[in-house]
Amino acid sequence: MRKLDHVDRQILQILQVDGRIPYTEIAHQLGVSEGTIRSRITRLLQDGVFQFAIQPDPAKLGLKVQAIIGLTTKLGLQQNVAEELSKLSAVRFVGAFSGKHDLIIQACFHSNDELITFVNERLSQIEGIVAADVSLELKQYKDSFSIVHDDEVTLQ
Amino acid sequence: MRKLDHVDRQILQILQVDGRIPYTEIAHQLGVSEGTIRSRITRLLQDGVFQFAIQPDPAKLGLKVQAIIGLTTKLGLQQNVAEELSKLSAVRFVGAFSGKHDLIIQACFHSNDELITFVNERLSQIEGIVAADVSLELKQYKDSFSIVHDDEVTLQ
DNA sequence: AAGATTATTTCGAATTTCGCAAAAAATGGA
DNA sequence: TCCATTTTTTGCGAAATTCGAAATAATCTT
Repeated sequence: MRKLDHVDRQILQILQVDGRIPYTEIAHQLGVSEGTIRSRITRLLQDGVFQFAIQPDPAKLGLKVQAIIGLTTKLGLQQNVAEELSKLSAVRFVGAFSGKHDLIIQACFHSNDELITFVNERLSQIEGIVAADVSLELKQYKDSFSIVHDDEVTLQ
Repeated sequence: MRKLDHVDRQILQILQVDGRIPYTEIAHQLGVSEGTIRSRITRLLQDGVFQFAIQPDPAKLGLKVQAIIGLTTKLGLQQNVAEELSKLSAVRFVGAFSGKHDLIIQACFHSNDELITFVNERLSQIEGIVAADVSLELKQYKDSFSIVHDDEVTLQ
């Protein structure tokens, strides 16, 4: 039962802005030694609190078509469907939900054609999908992992 | 009109796995010099193809409740609503969509209580929201920015 | 093919990261 | 409160990485 303290959160906030800022620079900003930053980050990584990543711009990669698709699945096959979908590289997000749809996924495509093909050929091949409700993204306003707040929290 | 070539894509693929891997290591893996990796990355950053970031685990930060909320907005107020929602730190994703809902958002909360409060107090205060259709996330199967494929693409 | 432009390599210097031991701080009984 | 134990931080020198800039190579244009 370890807690994230203020220093941990500050480190995460700084890294959210630039995931490759030197530890020495973080240390300077927070007024502690580089070693402290290093050991904190090592621990946060070990605890799985975060990972170093990159955030690509899908449009710049040619993935100009994004969609959120709500799926209805056959009872008992939901997990299978979710796992199959997770394997697809076009699919960026897969979750099981309460509400109108059993599964909701988010996926990126090069074109509308590719989206249609995905729905007609890929989804139809997965056993257990009863219905797919496609919402086409017209404009993106926000898409961020910047979810580190300042309140303290206990790790499970 | 610049293209992402195979080297660019390989760099992105490597960085997707570990956003803090040394340039020398990438260079070694790809069989080019460190300087090339450096200049490629500098250009990719300048072109906005990607950013260095971290991917926090919401649950580890105490954000155990996630939801996708489909919103119906009053005609003409959609953009305003989207911008207001984007300001909220609990909100991670905001997009305008074709389909059943005008806007779809994704948000993280510490508790169900916080979610309810968000819907009842935060959303109701934003002018132009006609209806909110909340789907509570029961299980997350995939959530990734790993969307770099291998095909070449022209930058706009 | 020559010249101009752009990209890559090379390499020494500056900076950062790493490993580790000592110091300091925090924790926990008695 | 005092002392023992554990955890965290600090302070280095060594190793590795990044940076800047010039030299080389590749590409493009005419």
